[in-house]
Amino acid sequence: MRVRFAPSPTGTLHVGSARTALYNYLFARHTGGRFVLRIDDTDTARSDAALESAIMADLRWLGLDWEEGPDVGGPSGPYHQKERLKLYRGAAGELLDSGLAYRCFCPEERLEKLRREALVGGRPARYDRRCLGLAPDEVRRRLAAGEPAAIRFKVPEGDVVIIDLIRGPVTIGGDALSDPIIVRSDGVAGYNFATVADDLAMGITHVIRGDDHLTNTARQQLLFEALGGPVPQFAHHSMVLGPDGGKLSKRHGASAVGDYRELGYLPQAIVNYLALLGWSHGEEEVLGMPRLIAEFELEKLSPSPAVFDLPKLDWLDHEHIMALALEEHERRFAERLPLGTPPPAAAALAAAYQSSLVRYGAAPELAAAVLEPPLPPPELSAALLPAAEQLTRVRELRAEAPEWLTPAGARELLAAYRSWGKELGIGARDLLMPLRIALTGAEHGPELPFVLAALHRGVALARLDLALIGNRAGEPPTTPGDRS
RNA sequence: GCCCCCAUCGUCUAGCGGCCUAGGACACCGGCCUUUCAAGCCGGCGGCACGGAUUCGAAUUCCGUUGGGGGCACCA
Repeated sequence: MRVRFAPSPTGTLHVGSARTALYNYLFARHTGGRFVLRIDDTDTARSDAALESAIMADLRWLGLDWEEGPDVGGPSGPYHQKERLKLYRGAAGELLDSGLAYRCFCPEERLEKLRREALVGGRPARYDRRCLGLAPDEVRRRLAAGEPAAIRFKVPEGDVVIIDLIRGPVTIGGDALSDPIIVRSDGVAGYNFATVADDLAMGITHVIRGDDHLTNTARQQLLFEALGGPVPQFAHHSMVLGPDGGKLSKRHGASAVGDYRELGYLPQAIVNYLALLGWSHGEEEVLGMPRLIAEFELEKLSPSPAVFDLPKLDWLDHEHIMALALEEHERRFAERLPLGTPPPAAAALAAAYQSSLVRYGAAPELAAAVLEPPLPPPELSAALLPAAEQLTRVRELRAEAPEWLTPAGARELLAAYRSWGKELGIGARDLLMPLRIALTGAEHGPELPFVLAALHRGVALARLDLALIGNRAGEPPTTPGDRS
């Protein structure tokens, strides 16, 4: 089994394309076949080397690696189409010689006009084959005169039946297929032809791509046959749609793999989500790459389009975060925090949020709420008024403890504080809520042990003092004090 | 306009003629847990697009309608 993913470096890696790459990858891994990366850069004007490396970086980031490709080489290279132009010219020459292809001198304006007329007349838009009947002599003469000419494939009569592994036989009416241009007038092969010549030369056995290629596949199947090669097996998966039901694109917001990386999603979550989008799985949904490989089958892919649902991606990301080893989670959390965040603080906050974090992109905001909290609003400061005794006690405890507390140490401190409060008959809420407000300026936030562990002793004491000052004055504090 | 593909809860899906009073997951709503918010746990709401046909029996097969998507380039 040999499959390929063939992006054109004219844009970044879209999640829809990433899904195609993933399905090819999973198929190769599941069957023990080979995954080939080929760069379809015959559109020389729009292709960009920087985009090409960005695409490869995104694929690797997702964990999709290839046995053969432009950077790793392989027996079927080169893996850039622009380095394979000679192959295409040779193949086109063969088709020309055998009468399966012909030169076309029609200027684009004429083709454009033809298209418009067909549309208005309610007919399928197809080339009228004006140049098919040109006498060989005339073709030679015009060529010799330097007139630009493209090469068209002469589509044979009759319907084309594609045997699709996902949707069964698909019949494309022959009269819907226009003679495709296989070599442009600038001498560079077009997509449909280069793809077929390469798939043949590279021994591709299964072509897995989006169903937007279905009509291309009809042409390409004919081309495979014309070139005398084996026709690969085809599988056309469905498209990814945006929330509004249209093809997912930039206008829906984040649609590139890189967007999601920057937003702080885990690659394994994206892979998991993309795999699930449009394929039938068992009751289990949180799956890592090994499971996906083990359970992937082309036949299980759904033929119907799937809407990209961000909340479900969020949930999967959350699941994969919880599955991470603590050290890795801490590392990922900490690297999102501002430079200079004290390591004990970063560790405590990471620990605080491993069970509830949705994506790492949220880390800075969550950390800031503890490390650089807002001043409590007047009504919360007022809530501290009756709590002077508690705040004084917890200040004493904190002052006696080390500069940095571990979450476990903080838990012990709080246990001591709570048993003190219990003896005085103070309820848990009256004990802990004033402390939370004094420390974070808010009623909501992570569990208190982590808050205490995230704050240096000096900072914690300063905040408690501030609360006590405001308390004594019966008013919100006027001096902000040390809030670092 | 022409051609192709698709059609089960809001979303992703299970279902491949009787096991379906249609199952699961996300989202949503409620409860529990809890110093708080989350998370977690438990429960609830919610769907076979419509019309014919085949059959003892249809979510499942066939036809049509409607709806959605895609393609119709000297882009890929």
